[in-house]
Amino acid sequence: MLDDDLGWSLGVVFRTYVRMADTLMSSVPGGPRGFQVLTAATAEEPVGQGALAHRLGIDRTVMTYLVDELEAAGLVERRAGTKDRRNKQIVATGHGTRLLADLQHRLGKAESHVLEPLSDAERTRFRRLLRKLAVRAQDLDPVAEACALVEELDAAPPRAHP
Amino acid sequence: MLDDDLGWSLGVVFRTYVRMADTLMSSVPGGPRGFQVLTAATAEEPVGQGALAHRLGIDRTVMTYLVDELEAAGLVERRAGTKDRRNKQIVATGHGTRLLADLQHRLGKAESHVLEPLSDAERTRFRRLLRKLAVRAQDLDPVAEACALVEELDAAPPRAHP
DNA sequence: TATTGTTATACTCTATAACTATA
DNA sequence: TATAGTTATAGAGTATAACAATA
Repeated sequence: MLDDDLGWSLGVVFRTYVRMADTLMSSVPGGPRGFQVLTAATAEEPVGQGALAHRLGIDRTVMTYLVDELEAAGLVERRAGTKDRRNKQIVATGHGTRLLADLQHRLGKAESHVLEPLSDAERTRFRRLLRKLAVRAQDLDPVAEACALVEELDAAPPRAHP
Repeated sequence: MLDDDLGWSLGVVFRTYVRMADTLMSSVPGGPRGFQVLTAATAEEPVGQGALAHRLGIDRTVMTYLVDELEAAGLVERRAGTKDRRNKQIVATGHGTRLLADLQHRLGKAESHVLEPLSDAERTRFRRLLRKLAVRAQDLDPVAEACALVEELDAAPPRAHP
């Protein structure tokens, strides 16, 4: 039964959430990634473009285009760092900050919508279990794990008559 | 706190699983999508290329390239339909069937690995809750839902002094 | 004429490499 | 010389459009 497949269930729920989020964020230049940059731009400690790109897992050349768009829309500003003028820090404008608050509110609504089939008690339980998995998954190197798995199975393949 | 964000948790867990799966399936031409086609190719009811492309949500022209690769690797065959010779059905070869069984076994292992932080009872509960969400999510049109959300919020925006 | 699959072309997104400016 | 960011170019992946075969 397909419904029992973890990957399938995860995929359906995740994609539904992502598509809702994408739609909500279609007004932001650069979409979901523009949103992430905007979020980082409101942090207390402003961070340079390169470091930010690394943290979000995107190329630094892509970050240039992304910030170009956000700046053109008046959502963020580039400020040359005081210590190192090469290092450009991304900070949100008032307009950017307000838009971000609005988007976060909408995302919360989308989240509730996805969790709607569950009762309050179930939602709490689900969040707890999922967080437990996420915390561990974060520290995992999926590629390395998968390679280990392959070697382990190659040593004892699942055949009827080896 | 970031850990409380549903989207973040879902994303971390899903991406970890997907990356493990991708690595496991790197030996299949076309990667994860090649795997999906191969899976469909072992179904009792063989299905035409176009219908299959639609079901997997990929373009029919892409499907042509995908099947080309799988056929070149000797995993599937194209058979002209008996009733309509335009309709080419994709069926797995013996080699393809064996490879698929192997991959499914490995995916099961990867799945257990992701769920490792949970006890047996917790795993069961998690699967049950997730499936409940997935079943509902499947019947949802995320874009339409998001649009409805936007209109609803635009009517009563989250401002201190409206 | 309509439909299934193929081929050729164009487009989008992303990465690589060369360039400018600061250090 | 080395680093942060920018710009130009090339590459992979995907979609659009014209095509051939069958209905």
